Amino acid sequence: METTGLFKSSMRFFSDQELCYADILTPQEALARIQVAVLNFLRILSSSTPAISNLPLIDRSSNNSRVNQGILTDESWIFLSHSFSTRSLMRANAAKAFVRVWKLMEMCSQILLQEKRVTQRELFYKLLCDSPAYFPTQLHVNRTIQDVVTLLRCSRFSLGVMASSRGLVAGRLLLQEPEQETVDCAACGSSGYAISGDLDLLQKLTLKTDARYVIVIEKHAIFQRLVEDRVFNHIPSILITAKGYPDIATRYFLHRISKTFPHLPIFGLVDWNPAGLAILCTFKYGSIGMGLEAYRYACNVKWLGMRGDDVQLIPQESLVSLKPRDLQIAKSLMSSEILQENYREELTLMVEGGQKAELEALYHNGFDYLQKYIVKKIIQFNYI
DNA sequence: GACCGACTCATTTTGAGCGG
DNA sequence: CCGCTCAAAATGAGTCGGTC
Repeated sequence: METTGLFKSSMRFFSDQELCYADILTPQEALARIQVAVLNFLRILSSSTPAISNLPLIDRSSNNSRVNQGILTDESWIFLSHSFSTRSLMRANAAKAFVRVWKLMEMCSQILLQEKRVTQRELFYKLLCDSPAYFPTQLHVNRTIQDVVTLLRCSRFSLGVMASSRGLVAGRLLLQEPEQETVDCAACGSSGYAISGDLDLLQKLTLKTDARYVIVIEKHAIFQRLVEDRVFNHIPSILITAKGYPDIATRYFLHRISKTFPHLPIFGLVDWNPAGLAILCTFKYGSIGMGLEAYRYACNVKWLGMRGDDVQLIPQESLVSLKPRDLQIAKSLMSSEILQENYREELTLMVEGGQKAELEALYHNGFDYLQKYIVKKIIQFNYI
């Protein structure tokens, strides 16, 4: 039907026509889209040849993913093109997914009518109680939400669904919610300031900073260490952690910072293992699974550490050999065409050495070593 | 038999709760 | 107090079964 093979073999730069995206809507607009979907469905009643129509969704598999490589900038991101996959009531296999989409839309319309917001977790419990046969696990709910997002072409947040966020921020940043007191992220203790899952609220925040860098940290423990040491007083910076793979809210927040202060470089501090690089890439390029929402939040993160050169800084015994799972992630990263060349080289180095290391290994040189390490790397422009 | 989609399972991070 | 399990947010690979 579509010449995806041809498309793939000759990479093109994106244009707006190819890019599928999710709109940010008001509750009323989102409701209207659901109603349009229902009306389309009900057209079978007046049809002379009644048949239940399929739901056209944007394909979220890797086949339909495209990589944008900026011509003028060095930014890249992943986005989805217009290939369709369908949820049909006619095929036995897909019937449940078809019903799930409608059940979820019903739930969403109720939420939107009341102008409320729920977390994915709440939605799961509600749906589990209403129709356990269709939503046995949280995963079913999450997938169906993404289905509805691609069907209605609106963001998850527009549907009234929040993600409970795990992200934290600290450092030289002043946040002000409308009609609220200003929050100073340098003064909120070692735990930092929790990034809200309410994207609407994040969008309304007024941001002020005198920082010169943004540092994204993979692990909470490292984040705490740096905040406790008041690193942002020595290095004027904003510290952000997502505690592992970043959720949407944290990515959105980072994206807002990078758009508000485009001159600030963003540095990533991750473990020296394939999963660390994967986390960095999720910040940098977005992910396919999040489909239409992912590209919106990509930002140009530079890889500060740990990298191959840093292995000599840590004791030999803190190196651990790569497990099969690590090699699997490495292979997957390698096969991605988006991975830039110097990242590829680092990854090759990691696989050939067969060993990985955690950021905590730098503590062996003293607890304040991590700070010196970061300063040294930044002033030497030692990042890629 | 090939291919595609749905589902299951594995892995990362952290924190909470429970029992020995 | 330590380890275990579960929960929550992610991502990806493998398998099974139906359709062409």
